[in-house]
Amino acid sequence: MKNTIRVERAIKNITQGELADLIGVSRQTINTIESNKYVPSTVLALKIARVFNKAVEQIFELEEGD
Amino acid sequence: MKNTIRVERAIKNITQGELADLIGVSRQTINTIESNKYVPSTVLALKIARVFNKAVEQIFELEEGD
DNA sequence: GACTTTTGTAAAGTTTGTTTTACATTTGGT
DNA sequence: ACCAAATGTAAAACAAACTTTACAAAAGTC
Repeated sequence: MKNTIRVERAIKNITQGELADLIGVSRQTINTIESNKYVPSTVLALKIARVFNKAVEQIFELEEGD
Repeated sequence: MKNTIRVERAIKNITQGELADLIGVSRQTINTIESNKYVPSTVLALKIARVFNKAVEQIFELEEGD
């Protein structure tokens, strides 16, 4: 699965740490999700999408093999 | 977090086992998600939403405390 | 009321997500 | 070049998701 968190952060001009605070997780959680090291839970995906005022599907996209 | 999987299944008239096969997980995974015993990964949420032709937000909704 | 399908539940085990801490690297500003 | 802020990375510990197996309960069919 891929995501556009980095782009959305750039648009909103917030850091990984600020996004982490907004949704109540550690900065490393944001960093590892952004780096596609982990697939976040649906709760996190919903919160992240909400921060950016986008649908989950606009930020997280399935890939071959998912 | 709550979800409307049971309703969507009823509309599509498929069993837990059939949904599980469609998205490639065990029946118990569907059962426990439906019972709100745990929060699925974003990959699962996207796959489930896709089966029902709905947005993730139409099936999974954040609650107080999430 | 027996039979079949579907659903609920539970325990053990494996994998994966998340936190915490800490440090290295990069980037931006001056 | 220096400094500060942001990002990358990594290891250990813990929490949660997911699988497998198995059985009990419920619901639908005849």
